[in-house]
Amino acid sequence: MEAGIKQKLDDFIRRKRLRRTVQREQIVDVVFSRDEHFTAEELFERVRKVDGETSRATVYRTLGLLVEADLLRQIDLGESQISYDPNFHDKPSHNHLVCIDCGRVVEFEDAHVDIQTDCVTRRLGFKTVRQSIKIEVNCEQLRLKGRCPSLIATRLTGKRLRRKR
Amino acid sequence: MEAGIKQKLDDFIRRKRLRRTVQREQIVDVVFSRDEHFTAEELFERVRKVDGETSRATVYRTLGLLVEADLLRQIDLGESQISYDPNFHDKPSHNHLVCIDCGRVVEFEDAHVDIQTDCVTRRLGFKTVRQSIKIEVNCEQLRLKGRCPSLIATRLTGKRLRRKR
DNA sequence: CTGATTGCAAATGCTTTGCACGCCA
DNA sequence: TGGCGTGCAAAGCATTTGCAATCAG
Repeated sequence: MEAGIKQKLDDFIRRKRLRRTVQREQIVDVVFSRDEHFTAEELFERVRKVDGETSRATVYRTLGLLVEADLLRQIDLGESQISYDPNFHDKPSHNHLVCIDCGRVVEFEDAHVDIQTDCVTRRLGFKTVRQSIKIEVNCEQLRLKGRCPSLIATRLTGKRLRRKR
Repeated sequence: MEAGIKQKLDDFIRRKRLRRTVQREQIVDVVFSRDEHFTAEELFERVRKVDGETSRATVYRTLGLLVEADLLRQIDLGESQISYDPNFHDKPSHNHLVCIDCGRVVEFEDAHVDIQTDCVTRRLGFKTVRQSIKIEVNCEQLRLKGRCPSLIATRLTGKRLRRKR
């Protein structure tokens, strides 16, 4: 786990007078062992592989704490389950691009966009706290080659969409 | 109801060979009688005032159809319930600004932002289908005057947030 | 010690669905 | 008349919560 994250977590634990438990340590380790988005259920399964005891409830509760500590951010990818993104510590203002064809999620940062949206916000008399941009896209790969490399893998996960689009 | 919406709806009904029922007509009327966002439950209550018979299930099913017809769009305001936005026909590319203090939602359109995000999308090898920007903000009114006019009204609705932030 | 944390199971809340009946085309 | 649409109640599903036992500090 990156040093900055550990630092921020320590501060949070001290400030809120939280206790260090094996479950929490393990969950945090798993969360920051990769930079991919995940759902509570996916995290639960990954944690279970490390420790067959930890409960779903503890996973949910710890997720809540990490969001509160601003180490994790909830993102809306249009599915019925909430997704969590562990990359906001490294890239505080990144956004997401979701491929409608294959479900792939790409992160991007762009200062111009940030400046532009902040400009709009101030013009309307508000102060930006946080912004989230989701761009739904079509895969050029699919259009040009007739198939998208991520397509099959995604289909197999068979996630239920919250909505038909 | 605006003529363009009626037209689009008629096309959709014909194309999908749907039937016109009193329930659907009433729901559609209520949906487009205002330009405010609403949840399924709020819509159900408004419909019930017109016709005490229509069921929750029919409201949900009709909402699905209207989304499919692209007459309504689901938006994520950070609450546990999905919100529906009836203004995408008039303003196809508008976005939302949500006040953290009072919960007020302001819509905005900005061509510069659209151009900028589309630029990013193409640079990454994708084609924009749809984008949604949510900017969470603080109310300048609250900061300057110590209170925000919408605050009390919002508090009273007491909506549960999907997440603590 | 003492209160924070955990696991379990039950509860919650929004949304979807199976089914029998009714109604539009 | 055929089968789409409806209402009802039950089911689904992700998430939250009450509670008694356990554990960290």
